[in-house]
Amino acid sequence: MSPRTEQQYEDIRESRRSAIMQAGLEMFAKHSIETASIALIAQHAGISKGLIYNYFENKESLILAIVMDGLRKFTTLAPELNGKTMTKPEIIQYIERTFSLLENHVSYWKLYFSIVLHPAVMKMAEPHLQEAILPVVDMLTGYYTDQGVADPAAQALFLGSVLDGISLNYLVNPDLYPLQTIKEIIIQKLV
Amino acid sequence: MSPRTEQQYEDIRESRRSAIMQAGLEMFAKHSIETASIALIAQHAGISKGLIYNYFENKESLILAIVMDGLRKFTTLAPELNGKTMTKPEIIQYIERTFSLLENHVSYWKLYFSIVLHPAVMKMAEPHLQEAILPVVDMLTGYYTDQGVADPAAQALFLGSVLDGISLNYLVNPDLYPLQTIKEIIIQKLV
Amino acid sequence: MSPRTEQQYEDIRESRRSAIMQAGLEMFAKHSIETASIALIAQHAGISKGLIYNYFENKESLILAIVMDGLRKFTTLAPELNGKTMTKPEIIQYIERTFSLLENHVSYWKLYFSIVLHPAVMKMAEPHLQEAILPVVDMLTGYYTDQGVADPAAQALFLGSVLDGISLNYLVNPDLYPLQTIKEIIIQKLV
Amino acid sequence: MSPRTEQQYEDIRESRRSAIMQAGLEMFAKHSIETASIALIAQHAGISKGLIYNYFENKESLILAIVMDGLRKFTTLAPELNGKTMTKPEIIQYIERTFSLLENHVSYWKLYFSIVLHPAVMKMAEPHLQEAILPVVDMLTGYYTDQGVADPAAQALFLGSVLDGISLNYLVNPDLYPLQTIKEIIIQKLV
DNA sequence: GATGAATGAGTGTTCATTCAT
DNA sequence: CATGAATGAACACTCATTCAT
Repeated sequence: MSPRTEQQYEDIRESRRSAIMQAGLEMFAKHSIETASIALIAQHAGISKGLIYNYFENKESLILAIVMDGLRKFTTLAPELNGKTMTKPEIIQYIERTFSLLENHVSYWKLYFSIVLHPAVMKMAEPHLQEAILPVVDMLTGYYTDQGVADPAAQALFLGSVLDGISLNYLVNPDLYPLQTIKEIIIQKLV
Repeated sequence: MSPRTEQQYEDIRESRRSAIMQAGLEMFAKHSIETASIALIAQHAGISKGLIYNYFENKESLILAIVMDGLRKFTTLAPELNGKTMTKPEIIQYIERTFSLLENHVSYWKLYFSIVLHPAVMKMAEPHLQEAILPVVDMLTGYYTDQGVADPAAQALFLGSVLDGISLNYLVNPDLYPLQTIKEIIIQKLV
Repeated sequence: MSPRTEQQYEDIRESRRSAIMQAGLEMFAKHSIETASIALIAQHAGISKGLIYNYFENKESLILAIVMDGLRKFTTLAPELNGKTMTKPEIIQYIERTFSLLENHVSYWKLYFSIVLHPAVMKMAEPHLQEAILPVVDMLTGYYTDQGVADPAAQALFLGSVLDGISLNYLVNPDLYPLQTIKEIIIQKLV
Repeated sequence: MSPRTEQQYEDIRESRRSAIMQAGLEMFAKHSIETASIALIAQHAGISKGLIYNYFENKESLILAIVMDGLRKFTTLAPELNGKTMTKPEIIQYIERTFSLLENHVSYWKLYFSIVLHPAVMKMAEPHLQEAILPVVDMLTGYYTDQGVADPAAQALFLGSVLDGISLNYLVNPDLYPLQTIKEIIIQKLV
C-alpha cells in the first residue's frame, strides 16, 4: 500500500547500478566500446534498454563510471607512505599487487587499454586517468631518487611503461603469457 | 589518345589503392576504427565512396590490408641473419630502428594498438600478427640464448612487452614522452 | 490521529487535481504538448509521475481537462441575456473582458491555440470547443441582427476571427503588442 | 558505364528535394511537427528514411526549408512599389491575392501557424518570419499614413492580425468558412 | 574505372504508462 | 493515497554497402 522506504529505493538503485556496470564492463571488454550496444548490455544484464538511462545519463557516462570504478581499485594498491619513500620490499609488493589485480580483472584492463587508445573516449577520461596515475608515478620517482639513479623520473616512467606493456601482452592471451616468470625478471632487472 | 596500356592501368590501380590505404590509416588513427566512416575516408582520399569497394571488398578488408602493410614495414627491420644469431650491436641497432619506425609512423602504430585491443578485428588480424612477430621473437630468443641467461624465451618475450609498453605510452602523448632517454635505459638494462 | 473524513479526502483530491492541471498548463505552454513530458509536469507539481495517473487516465485526458477548464473561464465572460439581445455597452464590455482574460491567462491561450492547430488533439477537443463557442457566436449574431447589418452571421464570425487573430499576435509577443490601441480600433470599426 | 553527368545528378537532387519537401509539408500539416516522423514522411514520399538525410541535415532543417519555401510564395504577393505607396485598388488586390494563396495552400498555412505557436520551432524560424513580414507591415503602414488615420502603425498591425485570425478560422474548417463574404467585410470596413 | 543516389538495419535515447510496494 | 523502478515502442539519425549510369 505505502511506497517503499527511502532505504529500500536506495538499495534497489545501488544493486541495479552495480549490475549495469558489471554487464557494461563485460560487454565493452568483449566487443569494444562502440560495438557493444546499450541494447546488448541491457540484455546481458537482464533488463530493458530504457532502464539503463534511469541510472546513467548516456553511454559515455556509463563508460566513465566503469573506468572510475576500476581506477579506484588501481589507486588503492599503493601503500600508505605518509611522506616517506618506498622501501624495496614495498615496491616489490606493489608490483605483485598490480599483477594480482591484472589477473583478477582481465576485463577491466582490456577496457582500460581500449580507452587509452580511443581518441574520443580518452578526451573524456584522460583528466581522471592522469589524476589517478600521477601519485603512482611520484611514488616510483621517489623510490628511484632514493636509489640514486641518474634520471629517476625517466626510470619511473620506464617502469610504468614496462608494466603497461606486460599487461597488454598478457591480456591479449592470458592463458599463454608466463606472468610469474616475467614478474621475476622485472624485480631482478628494474628494482 | 591511344588507349592506356595494361601497365598504365596497373599503375593507376596501384596508386589509387595506396592512396585509399593512406587515407584509411590516417582516419582510423584520428577517429577510431568504428568512428571513421567509409564516406570520411573517401572524402579524405578525394574519391567517391563507391570506388573504395572497387579496391577493397569491405571495410574489414581495408583495415586488414592497412595492418598487413604496416606489419611488413615492421618485419623488414630485422637484420638478415642467415642462420647466425644476433650480436649485441645488431640488437641495439634493431631497437633503434624500431624507435625510428615508431616516430615516423605514429598513426600506424596507434592503429596497430587499437587493433590489438579490438576484439572483433583482432580475431581477423591475429594469425597474421603472430606470423609476423614470431621470427622476431625467435631472433631475440636466439640472442638471449647466446648470452646464457636463465630463461631466454621469457627474456625475449619480456623485451617485446617492454617495447610494446613504451610504444603505447609514447603514442598517447608523443610530444612529452622522453623516448631517447628511455631508449638508453633499455639498452643499459636489458641488452 | 483519527482517519481523515470523506470531506478531507475530497479536498485533498480536488487541490491535487488542480495543482496537476496548473503545472500541466504551464509546461504545455512553455514547451509544447509533445515536448512537455509527464515526468516534467510531475516534477513541476512536486509529485511523482505515477500520481498523475491517479487523477487522469492519460496525457490526453489531462490536456482535455485543462482545455475544458480554460474554456469554462471563457464562456462565463458573456453576460446573462435571458432571451434578450446585447446592447452596445454590453458588447463593448464583453470585448474588454475578453482582452482582460487574455492578459491574465497568457499561458492558457497559448495552449488553446496550439490545440486548435494540433490535428490529433483537435479531433478530441473540437466538439467541446464548438459547443463552448456556439452560444457566443449566437450572441454576437443577435447583436448584429439588431443593428440591421446585411449578413449578421458573417459579421459575427468576422468579429470572432478578428479576436482570434489579435489574440494570436498578442501571444506571440505580449510585451510589444499594443493591445489597448488595437482594442479601440475594434470598438470603433466593428461595433 | 560512365557516371551520370553533373547535370543529371543536379536534376535528380532537385526533384527529390522537392518531393521530400512536399511530403514533409503534407505530413507536418496533417499530424503536427512532432507527430509526423521522418519515417512517415519517407514512406509518404516513397523513399527510404536514410535518403532524407542525404538532402536535409536533420528534421529541423527540413522544416525550416519548407517554411522558407512557403514564405517566398507569400512575399512575392506584394506589388512592386519602388518607393511609392499603395493605392486602394492595390491594397484590395493584395488582400484578394492573400486569400487566393490561402485557398491554394491550405496545408502550408496550417504548418505556418503550427510553427508560429510552437515554442521550440519558432525560435528557429522567427528571424526569417520577421524578415518576411516586415516589408508587408511597412507597406500597409504607408497606405494608412496616406489615408490620414490616427495611428497608421497600429492600423496596419490590426489589419495583419485580422488576416491572421481569418486564416486561422478558415484553416480549421475550410469547407464551412464563408471566405468570400468575410473578404468583402474586410474591404468595406478596413480599407 | 568512377560516381553518388539509394537502401535498410542498426544506434543511442526518450517517454507514456504500469505496477509492486 | 503515493512512489519511482521498470518496460517497450517509438524516434531521429548514421553508415556500410549496392547499383544504375
